[in-house]
Amino acid sequence: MVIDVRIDSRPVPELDRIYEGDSLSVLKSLPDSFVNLIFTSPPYADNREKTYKGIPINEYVDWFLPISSELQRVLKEDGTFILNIKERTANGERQTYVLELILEMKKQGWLWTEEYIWHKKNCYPGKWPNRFRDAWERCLQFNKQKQFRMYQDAVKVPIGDWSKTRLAKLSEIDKIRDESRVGSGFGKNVSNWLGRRSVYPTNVLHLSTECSNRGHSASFPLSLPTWFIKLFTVEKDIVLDPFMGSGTTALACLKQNRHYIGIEAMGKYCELAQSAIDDWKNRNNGGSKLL
Amino acid sequence: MVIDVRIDSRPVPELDRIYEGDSLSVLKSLPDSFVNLIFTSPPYADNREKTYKGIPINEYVDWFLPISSELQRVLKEDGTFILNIKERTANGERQTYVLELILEMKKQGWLWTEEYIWHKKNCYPGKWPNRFRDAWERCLQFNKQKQFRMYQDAVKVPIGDWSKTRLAKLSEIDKIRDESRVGSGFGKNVSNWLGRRSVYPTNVLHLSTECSNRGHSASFPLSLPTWFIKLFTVEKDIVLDPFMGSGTTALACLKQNRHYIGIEAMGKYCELAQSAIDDWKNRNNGGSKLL
DNA sequence: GTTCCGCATGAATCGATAG
DNA sequence: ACTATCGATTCATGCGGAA
Repeated sequence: MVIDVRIDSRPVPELDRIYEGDSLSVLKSLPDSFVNLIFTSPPYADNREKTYKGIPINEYVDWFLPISSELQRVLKEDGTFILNIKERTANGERQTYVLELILEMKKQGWLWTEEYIWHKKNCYPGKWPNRFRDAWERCLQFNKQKQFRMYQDAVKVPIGDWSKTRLAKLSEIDKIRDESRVGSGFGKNVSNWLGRRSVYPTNVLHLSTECSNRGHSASFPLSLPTWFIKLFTVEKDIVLDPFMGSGTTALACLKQNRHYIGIEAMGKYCELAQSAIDDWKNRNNGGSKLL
Repeated sequence: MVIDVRIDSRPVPELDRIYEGDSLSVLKSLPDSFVNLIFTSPPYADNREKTYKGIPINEYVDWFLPISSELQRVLKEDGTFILNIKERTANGERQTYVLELILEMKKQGWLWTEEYIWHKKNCYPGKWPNRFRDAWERCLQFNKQKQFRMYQDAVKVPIGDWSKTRLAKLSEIDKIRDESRVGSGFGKNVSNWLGRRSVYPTNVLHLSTECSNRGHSASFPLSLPTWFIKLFTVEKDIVLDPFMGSGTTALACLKQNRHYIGIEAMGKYCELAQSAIDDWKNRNNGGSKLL
């Protein structure tokens, strides 16, 4: 006989779904300790006012803390929370709300385990008299306890100088292309490196932003959540993104055979994400079966 | 007739010298507003209390603030302070003293202008169950005012390989099109790139750590201070490093024809730095003259 | 079915202008 | 004085359609 010993009475929600609504409200309906990984990129302060409601800089920390508190509750004890964020400039200075957020989240009981750097190889162009182009974002890792699950072998990379420079880029492309043909085996290039020794990566990720000319603009490339999903979960695990946006995290979960729960406030984005998900499903499982 | 209008009576010290002594004490002997650039990598916080490099973690901010206050005083109004630092892990967590330091230095009146990432391409090897190798450090830029000197052209980098193919043959549209009528308000004129050999860098620096076979281990490669020296000073300007260590900043100044002032507490390191400087001088100016 | 090549797009930021 | 909007600047990439 299996007994559910969770005191919390809130039921585990339907998986692989996007829930439309305010992030904090939806989070409060979720049960304790059932999510393996949280990956999200919340609306940045005072940004994208035309799509999301911009959070004023001086209110950002107070706005986020109730959410991070709920995230802490729903995350499993050995789970991980990855927060992709970068502070903008204002008045010629970098703003400090992210720093303050880290300090406040520690007071909530989070452990600030690591800070990964996402190096955006194709960052936004432009020239200013007092600064260069911003080519990196923070991926902050938070945990509930010192012992957490981590599957380092899942993200090993090929060794050698050639991989660091020229072929590092190709590898990402080949991985993505390989994922798109389900079970079709590895391509030529991929099998080339499989014969070689592989090493563990560092805490600096070199990924390009995607520039698809469709209507939806993903704020991060598919490979970003994919990397963390591989690193911190195994198949059938549950991944939560409380700010789903155009659904990139959900898509990464589908392709990696993980369960996802998405939350998104704007119906427009929910539909966009769902259609991207449906597209992928049709092209793969459903599509091939119909033929 | 030239009148020195500085109220401060402390004289400008002899340039191109390393001053042995406690950093705070030596700084207090320096006059106001005479340094163009401060570049330093202070001793990191550590739990080991015995070593010179061991400022206890919980005392680090209080230890540094009097120093940063003096640095603010000796820096010219349009000068820049670059602080190379990275927080250690302790007890499985990233420590927060660097974040706290930024917030406290802002209270002192510093502007936190930018955070550059030094990506260490060949970072220290190793493997741990709960984290990957740390391949980056912060280079925090602080200024006294929004207007500061910056010589961006001095650090331009070769244009990416994309230009070789992309610009090989321009279409008619490339020559004509100027404005993109998409909502982004971002236009381009590809023909602008014709003949362009170099572009401005980003705020991510890709530098390898040097593996010198001399006895001392520099905490950063020569190319790190060199990059910032080129960016924020011109020839004959004065660069200060209040934690000189093995003298890398001084060497960078010599090679770039800038004046340096170094401060170093340990006599052993002063000698090491001085001998490195003398070696270089002998190999270049002095050496060739002697022949 | 591959490879090649054109090209729209970007979590940007500053300074000027307008309200 | 202080805030909101707008134009100018600029680089590398993934994607889609052509060869």
